[in-house]
Amino acid sequence: MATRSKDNSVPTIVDVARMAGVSIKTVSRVVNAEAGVHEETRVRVQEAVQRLNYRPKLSARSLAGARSFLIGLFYYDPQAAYAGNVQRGATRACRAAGYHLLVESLDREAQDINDQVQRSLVALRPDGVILTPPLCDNEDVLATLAASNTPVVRLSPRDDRGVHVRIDDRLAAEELTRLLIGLGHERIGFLGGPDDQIASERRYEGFVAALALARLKPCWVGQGDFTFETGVQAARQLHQLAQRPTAVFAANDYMALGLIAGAESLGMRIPGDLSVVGFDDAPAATLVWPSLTTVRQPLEQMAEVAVQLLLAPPGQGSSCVLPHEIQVRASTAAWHPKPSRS
Amino acid sequence: MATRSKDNSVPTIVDVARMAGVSIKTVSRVVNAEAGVHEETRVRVQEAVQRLNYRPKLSARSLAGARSFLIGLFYYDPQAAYAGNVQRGATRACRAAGYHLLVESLDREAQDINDQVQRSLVALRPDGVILTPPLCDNEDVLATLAASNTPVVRLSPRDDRGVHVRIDDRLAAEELTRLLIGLGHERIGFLGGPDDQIASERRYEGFVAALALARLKPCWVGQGDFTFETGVQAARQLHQLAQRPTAVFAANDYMALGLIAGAESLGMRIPGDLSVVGFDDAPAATLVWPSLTTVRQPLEQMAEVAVQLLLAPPGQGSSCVLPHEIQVRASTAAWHPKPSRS
DNA sequence: CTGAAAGCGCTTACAG
DNA sequence: CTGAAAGCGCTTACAG
Repeated sequence: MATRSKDNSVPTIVDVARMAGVSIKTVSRVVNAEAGVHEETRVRVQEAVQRLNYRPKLSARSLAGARSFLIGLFYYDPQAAYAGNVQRGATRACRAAGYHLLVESLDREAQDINDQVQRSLVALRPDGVILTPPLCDNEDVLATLAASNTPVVRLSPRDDRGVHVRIDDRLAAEELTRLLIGLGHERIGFLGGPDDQIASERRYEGFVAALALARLKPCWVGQGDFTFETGVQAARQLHQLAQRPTAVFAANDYMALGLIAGAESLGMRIPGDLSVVGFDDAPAATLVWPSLTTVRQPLEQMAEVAVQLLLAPPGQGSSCVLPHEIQVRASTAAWHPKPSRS
Repeated sequence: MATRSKDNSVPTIVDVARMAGVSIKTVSRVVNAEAGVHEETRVRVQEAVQRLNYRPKLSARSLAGARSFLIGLFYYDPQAAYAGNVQRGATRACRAAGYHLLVESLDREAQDINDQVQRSLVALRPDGVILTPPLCDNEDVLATLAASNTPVVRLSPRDDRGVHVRIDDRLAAEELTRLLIGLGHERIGFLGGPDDQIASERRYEGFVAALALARLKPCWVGQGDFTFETGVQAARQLHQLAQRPTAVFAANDYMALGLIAGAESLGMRIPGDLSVVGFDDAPAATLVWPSLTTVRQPLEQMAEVAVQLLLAPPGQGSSCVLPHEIQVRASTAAWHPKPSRS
């Protein structure tokens, strides 16, 4: 009954060509949307493709041609808060372009990270690779990728070399700080991240800039390492201060959550005694009470853009700064609310 | 200087054969660890492989042979708490076996989930697919996979058909409940998940069984949908009870976290007034105060086992129940502690 | 606008 | 234990 050549196997380009009465080369042209095919012919081929439910086999395309139709997403930690969103956006963009996403979690502790990267590159020849922080700042990996001539897009990298997608951390921090100032806070502290994370530094710059505009200065500056635990420790430090800040800007959400947990366990009320803001909008930000006021990076969209930059004709793809979103939630409140004038 | 055939391109099997002075067939045998190669020959070939840093190209292997060296990991939500761990375990096992992991996030809302699956299957021909809940319970997807003859392993599926990897939910719930009983609780409630999640049902069975052994009965049973919000709602219900439970078993972590947040916002102290336990050990379980007592599934290991079952010779791979771990943390405390007898 | 031939880099089936 | 030949399903480069 079926018009397929042999038994019930998956149809190939030959089956389509036969059904449409053309050569396989013409089928190839239609499938790849190349110009210069007579309209009638194109339609006839497309019908055959439909009827047979034909889909070109990736391994054959990739062996014969210059493209693998594979995009690699490499990172250290698939558990990181951003991983899920990035993956979802990348998958969507890949699907739209007829590509597939290859995910490689690298073992951060392993000595042979570069080897792992190289192995993937040689075996799979992805047409492009997306790198997330902090992997995107690993010089060895960057060099390996460059040596193999694989296009790379970095997400929120430390520096501005090459093609990358990011938000404006400095500006976002400025806005978030202005939010606190607008709530009436004047004694505002900052809990920074590790020295080698430029994001933390940029956020600090924005923080200080916003304060300066209001003729304010940081009333306390602590340093953590982006973990929940260092947030808890910071709460203890704050608790011992003679003059405590009324609000604290933590450079990421995990530290902000630790700060909240630590402060509450020491008897401080959030946001009554202390307003807290974070950065990243981690999933946990809405799984706690009070929920965390923070900044959301449009990670899904960033990943989509990354794929598009990778697939754009060479030279077309430049870097991209995407807009962030301030998420105002329950961990911030007004300080010394003034009566309205009316 | 280099012994490579032409220019600086990536070495192929031909280059290795030439250098080792054998046929490409012999190189193939060595690379695939087939038996029946003279020891000397094998060594010679291996040296050539090393020297050239040769790695077989996946697309060629997969076009010529019966294997694609690709394992697919399919799911709806890459943001789900388990996703990161599963991915990490699967990647590790794939790497160890010379395979690569292909990740497909399916759009849950889309009408064409099956189409998405089919597209991946036809284009990439993975040698096996891992399905996580709730995708692993989608009958359409299961049928598509079966029709294409792709081996499947399901992680924590609803029913026991086919090959799967799980923990013993019932037993874990029993142990967790015994923990509460051991702390002196006698009025213990249960907050269940959606009706169609068999995991919730199994956990309830274990809960009831443990109570029965202690001649106790559930003092309250609520129903949520596994989200934070329904946990918050449950807290309100509890708060209005004339006789409140002193401990609640929530069928997953998100509801437990909502319960904690809701209860605290209503003035109850956790664990002083109410002990709370969850299930899953979501990342957020340790990002709150009090941190959540819960059950950990060895997700990473489960995913590793899943890959191994997929790659095992047909017939070899049966299903597997892995041991869970009770994580005792700060959301549980003794009730009416009795003085020790000594 | 269309097609015949060669070839991508491997594995399969067969022969010795 | 080893190898020569054919072929997987496409794309490339070329011809008309």
